[in-house]
Amino acid sequence: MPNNSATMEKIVALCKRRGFIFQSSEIYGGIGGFWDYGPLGTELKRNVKDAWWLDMVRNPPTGPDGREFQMVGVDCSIIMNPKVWEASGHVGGFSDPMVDCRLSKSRYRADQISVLAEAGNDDGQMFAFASEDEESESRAMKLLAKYLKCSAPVPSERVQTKPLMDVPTDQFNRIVGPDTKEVGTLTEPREFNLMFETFVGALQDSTSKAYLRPETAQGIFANFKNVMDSSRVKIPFGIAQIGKAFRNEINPRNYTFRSREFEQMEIEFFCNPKESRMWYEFWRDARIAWYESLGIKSDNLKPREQGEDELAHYSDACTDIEYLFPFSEETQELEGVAHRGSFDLNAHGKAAKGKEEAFAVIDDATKERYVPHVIEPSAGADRFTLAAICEAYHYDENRASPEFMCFHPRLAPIKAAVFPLVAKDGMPEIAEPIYREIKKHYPCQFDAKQSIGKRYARMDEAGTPFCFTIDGQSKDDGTITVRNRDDASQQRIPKEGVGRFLADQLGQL
RNA sequence: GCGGGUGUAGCUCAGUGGUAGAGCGUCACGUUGCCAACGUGAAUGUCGUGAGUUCGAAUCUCAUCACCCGCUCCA
Repeated sequence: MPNNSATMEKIVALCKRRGFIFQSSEIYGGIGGFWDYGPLGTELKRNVKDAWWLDMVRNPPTGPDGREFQMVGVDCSIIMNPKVWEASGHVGGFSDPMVDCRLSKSRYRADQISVLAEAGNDDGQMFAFASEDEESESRAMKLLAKYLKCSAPVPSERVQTKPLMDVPTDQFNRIVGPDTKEVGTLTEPREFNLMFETFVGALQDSTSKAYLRPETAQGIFANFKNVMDSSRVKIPFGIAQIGKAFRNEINPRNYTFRSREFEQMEIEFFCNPKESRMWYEFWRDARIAWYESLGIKSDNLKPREQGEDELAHYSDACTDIEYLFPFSEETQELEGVAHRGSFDLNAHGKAAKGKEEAFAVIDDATKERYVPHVIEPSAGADRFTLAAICEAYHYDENRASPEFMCFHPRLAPIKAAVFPLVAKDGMPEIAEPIYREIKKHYPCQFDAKQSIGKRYARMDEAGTPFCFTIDGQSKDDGTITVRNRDDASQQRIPKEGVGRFLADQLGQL
């Protein structure tokens, strides 16, 4: 399919029509950045998470040195002690007040803007400029000189300079913005922290303020010692978690891609610093291979190693695993595999225990003492679910059912359907026991209503890989047909062979 | 956050001031012989929401919400 917004609109319509994804609170006009999964979408996303948990935690890939390693899971609370977010850097670093200019459409950090004004004049105009920018300051000086009807620079004794943050907001209507010539274009400073705030307990004051977690990772770090002490794990090992996280995005967009409430599938893998590069490359490659194993074609999947200028301050290396969604010309991040060094354990060691090395471990063999390095493959469950939907969407106008969803069998919400060709001549009686047997093991549907073509078409839109049809021949020789979703081809198999057929075709679920 | 666009049935949309519509889908009954068949019938609408103008508003005005596009942002 062409990669464009028209394709995306078709996908969105199909998801609504067939019950994959609904807008949250739709009957009340919706709410931006929040989405619900319908019956098919819920099965799909559950399959995504189950596949991840099985392949990464219960049966992880073999390590780079050919040895197996341990993976264990945790399920942490969404609301944590606010000190967690101070230690992690989420509170301090990202609450900068910003001002917008209504005229120039520019946005400035309020603490990086100063104003020039005439000394002693409490009613005159003030001229804003970027504090560290001489050009901007001289521009403001010229405007002040013009305002005072004298030549620039204005004598220093007639000028007062002060930070924008020291100007009361009710006087902002006297300020000329850094890129304008008019007064009153700057908004009052506004906080842009992306964390959702709430209050714990009945009193809503500063001491009860808490945050909905903006990532699941910190719950893992906070429990690092608990897991070490209770689980007999030895480095190298990983702790995994699937759970909701919340970011109060300024501008949610692109369907479910940037939601304010979303689910993460995160691993924090702890290893010896000397081996951390090896493990980083191992997880990067393992995670790419995982997406490919679930049917994401490699030309839509683009790993992108971040440049040094792009890396967060805590990260030694990071690869974004990106996918080419129909809503964008550029690939978008599904997962980040980050080499975080010992940043997180050091930060929590220092904040919670008073010293950076509080979470150091001792290597049994070498007696070496070190704070483990962390490799973090952090995947978005909703993002991959959306990628799986986009990847599955096919349109072929030559088919009776032009739209069909080619989900990988492991991800398909419904694995099989059982249809009597027509609802008479004993066909339903043969079909029903087959259906009852299949549904013990696989999500399966039975349908005897309406024409066979319409039933196939419905299953095509749901992405069901196989349809078993009982026809007139079934009564005579005990065979039924299997219809393949992807090419609409059919073959006959003995009706007793249905379970074996599905086991062979679907493999490990 | 800024600018532009769109909002009418489950989906796609028509409806420019005077009775709320179509196609597809859904459901029921009949029929059925492998790809959204056919016949008959049925259900489904806060016309995104709230104000205003008007004798009368899906239609005009304002506000607001949601979505799409382009910027901005994205620890």
